[in-house]
Amino acid sequence: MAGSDKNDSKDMIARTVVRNITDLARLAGVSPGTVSRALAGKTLVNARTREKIEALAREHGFRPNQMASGLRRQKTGVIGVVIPLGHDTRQQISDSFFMTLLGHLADELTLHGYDLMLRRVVPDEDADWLDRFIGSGMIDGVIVIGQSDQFERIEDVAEGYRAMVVWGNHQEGQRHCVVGTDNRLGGRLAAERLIAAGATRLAFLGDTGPIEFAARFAGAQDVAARMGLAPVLPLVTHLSPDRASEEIAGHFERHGRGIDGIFAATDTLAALCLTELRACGLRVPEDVRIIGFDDLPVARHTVPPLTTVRQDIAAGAHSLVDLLLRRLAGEQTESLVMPPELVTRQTA
Amino acid sequence: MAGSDKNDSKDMIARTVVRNITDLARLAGVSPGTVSRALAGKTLVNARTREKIEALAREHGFRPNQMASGLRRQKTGVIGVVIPLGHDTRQQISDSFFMTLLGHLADELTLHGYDLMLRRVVPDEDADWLDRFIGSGMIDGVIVIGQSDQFERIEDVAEGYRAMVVWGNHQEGQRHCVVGTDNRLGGRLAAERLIAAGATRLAFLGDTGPIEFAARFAGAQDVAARMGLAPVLPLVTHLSPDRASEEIAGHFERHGRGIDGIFAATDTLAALCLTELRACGLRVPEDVRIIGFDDLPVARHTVPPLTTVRQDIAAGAHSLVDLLLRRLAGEQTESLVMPPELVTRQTA
DNA sequence: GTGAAAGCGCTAACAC
DNA sequence: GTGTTAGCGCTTTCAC
Repeated sequence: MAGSDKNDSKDMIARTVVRNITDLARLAGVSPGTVSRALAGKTLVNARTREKIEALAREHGFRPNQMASGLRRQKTGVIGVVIPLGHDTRQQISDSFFMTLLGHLADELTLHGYDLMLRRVVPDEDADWLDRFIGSGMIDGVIVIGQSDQFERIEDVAEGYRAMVVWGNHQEGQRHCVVGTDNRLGGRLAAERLIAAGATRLAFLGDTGPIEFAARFAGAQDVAARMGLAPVLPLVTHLSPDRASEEIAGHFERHGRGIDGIFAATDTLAALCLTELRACGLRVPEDVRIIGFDDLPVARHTVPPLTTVRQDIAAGAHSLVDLLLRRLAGEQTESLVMPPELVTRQTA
Repeated sequence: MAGSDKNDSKDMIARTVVRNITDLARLAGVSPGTVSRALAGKTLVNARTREKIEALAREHGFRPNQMASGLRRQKTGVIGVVIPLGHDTRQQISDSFFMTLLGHLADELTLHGYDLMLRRVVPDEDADWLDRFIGSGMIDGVIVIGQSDQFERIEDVAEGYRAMVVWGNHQEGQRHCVVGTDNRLGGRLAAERLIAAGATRLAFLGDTGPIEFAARFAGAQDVAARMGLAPVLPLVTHLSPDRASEEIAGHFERHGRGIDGIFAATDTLAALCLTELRACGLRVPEDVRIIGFDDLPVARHTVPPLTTVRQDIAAGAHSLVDLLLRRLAGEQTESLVMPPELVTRQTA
């Protein structure tokens, strides 16, 4: 319809394909700047002009290129989420905990108009993982899920880069802004509950390497010492279900009868443990008490239902995003340590 | 150290901060083009020049801006992964299935040098979800996880956009390239197993709306009809654990004794169902047989362990990425329908 | 093997 | 309220 004669005839054919703001501007008979303003929803555009431009954009399914826009505005509208995998390379991302957190993060970020770029990294193979991500120019900020064994590296980066928030454990006097549960307190709650349920010989099931887990273990140890019990026995396992099951079985063979209270580093491990315990003919909670950590959905559906220490993952995700956005806005922010909560079900 | 006198004195202070390729070029005493070539690993650079540039880049922690590079090269190195949420808005991303798939996708994409941009969308609120993502200019291709109730929209888009692969159900003659399990066959396997285990009055637990689930239901229906049994009774629930539990309880109140074989749309639902069944005092598998779908980790840890229909999620992720990359390379690709596998444990 | 120069598509001064 | 213009940081011909 709008076929005018102002255009060069060689343009006639290509005219319907709108590749950029300039094409659209030509169609609308305005300048690229105006199209940009109209599509960005700025006020400084005549209502009729805007309508016309919007109609044209819709008609041609045109959307401004985010890369170009990002380059020009020096912001991308993307937040990076990075999951460092420690020694226990595989599988961790399948862990229900990470995934639940990620789901909530996706929601929160979307709510604020940000996209989420996900990266799994293996720090052992790529010492530069964090700088690389930050320096890529693809993200406006980064959320690190779990400190793994990278506390120091994160500290280093935090010194020169403000747009970062970390899910993990809080250390006295640390530089990086962290959101997480008070793991040590959680460990105390767990041990106290095991003892209250009649246990006297405690064990900690899981990897004590990651700092979060080390804190949980330490918390349990606090209580054992205070109560005059033997030290909590660390039963080291990997985190992936396949290897963990075997390892748990091995531990029971060696220490089986010497343990009557198990604090598992995560619910996943606790659930596995429950299965192994049953296989050994041990009754829960009569012979052995067991308590998990996280309060994942699985905890409600083990048999018997799992007593556990709850972390509020949704609240954590909310806070991570909230703090990050504030930092993006230039605010100074404190770390947030959330209280864990004992959820008493039937295993302890 | 390297303080030379060739530079304008006004540059002396700012010299150490390297913001872009041009800064680095100045430091190295070469042109921006050469730096670009060196850092991109092209062959056409003198070895010594390259080393010098790389050393300088390392020293200053410089990395080329991906947005600028992407804009210029018209490719981003990012693959979009989008999860359309149907009516059952909340929670689905927390579902272990999606999350497992996502984990594998992240691995596969990383392996091929791509980043992953994750987006959850609610098609009901944003009819334009797919075009918007594709048109954003931020991604080189898109993987859609689950067709939800958006089969038609995906078909429409597939007509004009090649760089898309979808996880879901395959329909005769469809246009979009899909990877998924033969859901109907899976449904048949499930029903056959329930019947072989002694069930005669079958029910399907879950939402029959999503096309994948509808196919599973249809498969079960096929078998019921063939065997001359009453039609499979659909027990409709939401997918989120919280609501599902209640709904399941409600169904049992109404139909409790009239059902002796349950095919649950997912393992998650099956696990919930098991708990409810126990609460009702029904024995599994003596009174009621039950079978799930997916073979998620949870299936091994329910009590009794869950019989289920296995989908190979890792293989699926691998194929999704493989097919997408081929399409990116201009290849024509067929859909891939993978065979489900019955995993017999103790609930049927 | 390297430099110069022209953009990728967009936005934000700055004019008018 | 709108047009013009100068880049954002990079890659890639095209010369030499």
